[in-house]
Amino acid sequence: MSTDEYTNLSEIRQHVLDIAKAQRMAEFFATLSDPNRWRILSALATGELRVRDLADVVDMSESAVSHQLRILRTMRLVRYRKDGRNVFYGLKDDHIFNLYRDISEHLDESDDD
Amino acid sequence: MSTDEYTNLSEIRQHVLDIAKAQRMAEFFATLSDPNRWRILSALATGELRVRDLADVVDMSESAVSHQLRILRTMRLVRYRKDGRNVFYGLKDDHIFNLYRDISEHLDESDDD
DNA sequence: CGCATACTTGAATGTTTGTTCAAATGTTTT
DNA sequence: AAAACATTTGAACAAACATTCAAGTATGCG
Repeated sequence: MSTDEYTNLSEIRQHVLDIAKAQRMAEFFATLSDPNRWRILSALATGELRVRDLADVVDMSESAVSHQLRILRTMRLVRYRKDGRNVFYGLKDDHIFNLYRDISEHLDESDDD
Repeated sequence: MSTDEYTNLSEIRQHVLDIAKAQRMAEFFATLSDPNRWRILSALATGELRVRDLADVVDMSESAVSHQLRILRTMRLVRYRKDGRNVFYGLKDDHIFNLYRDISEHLDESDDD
């Protein structure tokens, strides 16, 4: 038997994430797949910041930051609050930093083995 | 005062993830930012599979799967074992599926609010 | 009102990324 | 040894993405 399967594939197929769900997972992770977005999030972890100061602190242009904030907004990772001509952004919840801690450990593990 | 900062920026700057660390985090998340890679991982969660069967089960070409496995390999999410002309892949650890559960919940939350 | 400030938006651009296709490597079977 | 099979690899191509730049909206100040 050469072309035959080694496993019962039809059973496994049922456990494979369906396209829609896989897509949603991928989109979420894509949101966190940019270094500058991590820097933005880590800045906001210290508290609310207006766009201008945020840009200053992460060393990006205001426009670039604004574009990135839109992405973080649609993925509901940040909230915002208008105050006069300023807009203050903050983290929506701490979820992300538990995540950060977990992954951080995983990345450190990778050194051995 | 109009151009002035609302917050003590120099203090915040110290809490911003440095480029290298932000980069490593981003790279890890980028690994999980593709729907097909999630489907591959979910298939492997049921047990070892050779490339051919994996490709069958996730409905991709063998070549495409092989390319993606390389990425998962460099991020140490999968392990492999050669057996004759077959190569069996499996998950390196369950880490990813705790992650999966967490995010899955976060995505469901997003419906309200 | 008119100008400066804060932020957002859209088009343009260069880069990254995933798939396909063809070819290369390695293994087993006849 | 030849043919079939399993996997990997590299180049080519299209799609997705992040930044820049310029223009647009909106709020506050003189």
